[in-house]
Amino acid sequence: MGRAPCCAKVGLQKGPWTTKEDALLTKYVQAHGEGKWKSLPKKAGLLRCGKSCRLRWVNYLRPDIKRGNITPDEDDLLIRLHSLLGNRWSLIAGRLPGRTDNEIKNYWNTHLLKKIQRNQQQTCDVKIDCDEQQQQQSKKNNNIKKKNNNNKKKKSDMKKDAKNDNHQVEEKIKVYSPKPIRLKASNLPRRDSDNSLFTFESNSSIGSQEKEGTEQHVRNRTTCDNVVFEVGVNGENEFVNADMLDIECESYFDTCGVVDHGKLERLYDEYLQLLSMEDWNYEFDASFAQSFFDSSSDINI
DNA sequence: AACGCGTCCAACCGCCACGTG
DNA sequence: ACACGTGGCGGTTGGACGCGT
Repeated sequence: MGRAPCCAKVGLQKGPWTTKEDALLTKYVQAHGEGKWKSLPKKAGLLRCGKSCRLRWVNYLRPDIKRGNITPDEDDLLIRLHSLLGNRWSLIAGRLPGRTDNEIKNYWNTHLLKKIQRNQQQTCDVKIDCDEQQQQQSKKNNNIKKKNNNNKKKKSDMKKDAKNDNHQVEEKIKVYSPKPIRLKASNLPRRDSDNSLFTFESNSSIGSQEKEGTEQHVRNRTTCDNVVFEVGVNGENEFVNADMLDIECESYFDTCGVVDHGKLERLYDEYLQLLSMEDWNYEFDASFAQSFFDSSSDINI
């Protein structure tokens, strides 16, 4: 027994959409708005699955979709966002105004993946050359050392060296790699089409807030269950939900809800290391972390 | 012109999270 | 607490298209 289909498929149209179907769908959505996809086909006079209608609208018919090739700027941003977010195409698409998750996903799979693989191959080739040179040099050095320090080195010193080596391994940069998680769209800030600041409704926020109508402009805000960073990007600020950064929010608070500044400082250091990685040239306002500390010290629980 | 092959991308599929009763 | 319906997401597919032979 297979899984029940999402909708009755008998008699439903499949495959490419016709201009007539597009017109019907567009007309209906413009008149009644998005949503209720299940009942939409019937009401709009379409012989399509609701899912199919939604997909067609979201990926093709929506008026705010940007047509044309991905620009070099978008290309660059896409690579950086992917390095931070992984295959969370909807999140990435939310940062690229007018682009859909499907488009981003396709572009990544057909263009950028190959580009990156090529670059990695080149880097790998260069690295292999370097490694060979280093090995040769290392052999030379070892031979010289052997001659100079023949049997001079004590066992205790060797143990000490080994310990130092281990310590160096321990001190390797630790970077949070993205893991696939599902996020509530309503919790995430989304860049408006006019590139204005993000706003979004905050749930159960604790601390000082300034309400402006039904929306709240979130700034330097920290709560137990919803941590939001203000991040400066390309001269403007945007808000990054801690979930997006895979930060376990709760772990930065002790059982009494008091901020653990030691952990926060480590987080800050790790984040700066991530940002200072060679291939990360994002213009980044480091003050966000400081503002995070400032605001977190104001928390009253 | 015909064919084979590779690439691209719109559309589909199945899974999962969330809301609701 | 549970079942069910719905929307949203990411992975995959397959047809259209371009290019080389």
